[in-house]
Amino acid sequence: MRADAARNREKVLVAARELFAEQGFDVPLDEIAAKAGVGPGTVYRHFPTKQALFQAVTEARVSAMIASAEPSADAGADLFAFLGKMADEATAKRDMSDAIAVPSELRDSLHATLGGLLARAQEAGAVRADITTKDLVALMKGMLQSMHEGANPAVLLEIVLSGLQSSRKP
Amino acid sequence: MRADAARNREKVLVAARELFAEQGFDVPLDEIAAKAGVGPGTVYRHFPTKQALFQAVTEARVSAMIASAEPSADAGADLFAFLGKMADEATAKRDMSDAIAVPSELRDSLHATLGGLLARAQEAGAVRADITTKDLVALMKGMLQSMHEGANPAVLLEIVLSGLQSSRKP
DNA sequence: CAACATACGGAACGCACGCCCCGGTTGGCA
DNA sequence: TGCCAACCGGGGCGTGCGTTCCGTATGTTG
Repeated sequence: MRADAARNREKVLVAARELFAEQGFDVPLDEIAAKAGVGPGTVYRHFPTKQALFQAVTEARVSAMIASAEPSADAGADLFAFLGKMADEATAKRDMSDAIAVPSELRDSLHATLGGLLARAQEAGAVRADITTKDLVALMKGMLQSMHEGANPAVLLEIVLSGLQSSRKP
Repeated sequence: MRADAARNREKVLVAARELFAEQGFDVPLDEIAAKAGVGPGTVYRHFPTKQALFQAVTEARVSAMIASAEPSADAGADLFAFLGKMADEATAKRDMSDAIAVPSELRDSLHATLGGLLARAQEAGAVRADITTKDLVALMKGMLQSMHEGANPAVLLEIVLSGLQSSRKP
């Protein structure tokens, strides 16, 4: 690979990282190219599609988060800690809310991780048994998106966490 | 108003009602026109903008729902019943999930109604005091959208309702 | 330094959608 | 019945975006 090519690839990644974090996946690709100081064509020589660029940007953080989901003695706490981490990330950077939604292998891994944590927490009796992985993913997707619309992230998270645990009071 | 004009207006409303219910606000306006058997121009002679058409379609149901929110002795039950009604509507018709999001006077009334119910429920001690109207609206927006992505609506609603009531178990 | 592959920029394409315009048509009133 | 205003259809405009193409510039190699 030519030296300027590697340099440009890095510039694109830096710009994409910042803009995806600020505005989420919906940021126009031309804007990323402009911020990187290159043409749109250059972006496409390094990343075949916008989603590939998005995945390249989010890969490190999401993978780290998935790796951090190691089972402990308290399966319920494991799940809640993971959801809390997701909420924290999503509060700070808008791209985390999209990482759970934009189609990619990364997203599938994330869903699988959530499913595993959920299953263990349910076996341990820490979470209602009638919740499916789809339910949890949908719930998180909605919650993460809501965090960028003026709602209080901490309160939202608490509501979801407590809702996962108990059934409704009579 | 000419007779054919009134007839076409009605055809547009019928088509819009069905398509908005099926696909939500994002359905292309040309598709609505095609289903109604008229041209796009005809739609715009009766409704100045797509949002106006959406509002005309959802007006009746949303207004009825708002009107049904009369305070009883149990402020908590009032709020929960209202949220349940919203969830039911959103489960059956996709446009209800958008009515809470698409800018319109109707949406503002809906938000105001939610705020009122929330405040009363909080005074009665039936709902955590640290939740704002924005939080509730964001939560509902996320939940309603999630209902069209394969999640179990009833479970989602129960999670939210129980989350609104109690703080997290220690 | 020359020559060539590699990479660049940005104009252009294709598509989708909201919205508008205009030549033709139709309904209602005198 | 004839005329005029109201209305119709649908082609077209403007916009925004992802993606591609190509003439030009640049880094690398012998």
